[in-house]
Amino acid sequence: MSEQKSNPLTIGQLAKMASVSVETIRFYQRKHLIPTPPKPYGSIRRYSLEDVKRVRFIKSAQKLGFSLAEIANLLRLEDGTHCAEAKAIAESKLISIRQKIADLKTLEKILESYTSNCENKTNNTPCPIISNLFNDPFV
Amino acid sequence: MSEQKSNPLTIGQLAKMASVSVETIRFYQRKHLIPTPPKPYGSIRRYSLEDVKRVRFIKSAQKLGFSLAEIANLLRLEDGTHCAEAKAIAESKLISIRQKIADLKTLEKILESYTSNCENKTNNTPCPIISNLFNDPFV
DNA sequence: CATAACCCTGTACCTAGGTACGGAATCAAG
DNA sequence: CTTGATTCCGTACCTAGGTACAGGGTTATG
Repeated sequence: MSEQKSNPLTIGQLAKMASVSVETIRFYQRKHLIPTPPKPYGSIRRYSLEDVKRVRFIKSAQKLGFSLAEIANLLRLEDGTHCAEAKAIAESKLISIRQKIADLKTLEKILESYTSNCENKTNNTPCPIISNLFNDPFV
Repeated sequence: MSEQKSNPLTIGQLAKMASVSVETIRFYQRKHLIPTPPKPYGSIRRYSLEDVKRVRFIKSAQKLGFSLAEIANLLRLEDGTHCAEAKAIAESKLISIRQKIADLKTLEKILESYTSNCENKTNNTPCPIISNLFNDPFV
């Protein structure tokens, strides 16, 4: 009969508060990204506001480009006492983000040059985009 | 007994010349990205140098960020007479590339600010990266 | 107490872009 | 003619990040 004030939420309420689906909660449990609270005999599992924060953490980190595997590593640092490790993870992510930006800029330049050749194209010459790709200048 | 000069290659030679695996050739055939030449009775399929160019085209376009579905559309324009359509496909890809660059730059700024807060962190304060993510400033 | 709404567990399915494999047929070399 | 390498065909498997059931049990509402 003692009140369980610390774990008041059903999985549906947790999902709604964290703006994900119930299935996503269960998926994260299977991946050990969030704990699976004990199930009282003949009853259902209950969740806390800490769990809501944890799911939101996952969604925030995903928006920053972290994979679930990387997020699992960050969550192991949850107590905040391993700042150097967290920083190392964030900085390697920063490096890969910068690399992606550079790669995309290269692609942008190539595509720009292909499409601009369409302008000075005269009638009955082949399409520069297609012929550039077929003639394979950057493999 | 007429010579089949136009289709001299086995699938293994095609794969090697296009720098992909035999399995990848078959996968592209299943996806109708490249044709499956007829199989002479009791013999094996033969491929041409045109097929090599076509596979290389696919690989080049992939490096430019096109999906196989988009590449299938480009390949339908292979004769080079549909320049306007090819240009439209390339330009919409250019727009999505620019959007990705912008998104990544936003992430870069956020991550930079998180990691730089680690510098001015005093002992026994929680890690700014973790606490920023837990406190969810950009959901 | 009836009934709807929700929860639990396990499993299957989805996209994208392939990779891997088993068993039979064919080809190339000696 | 034998042996080893390729080819063929169908099917299964892989990663990532979920989504979608089916067939139960539980809970909340009137």
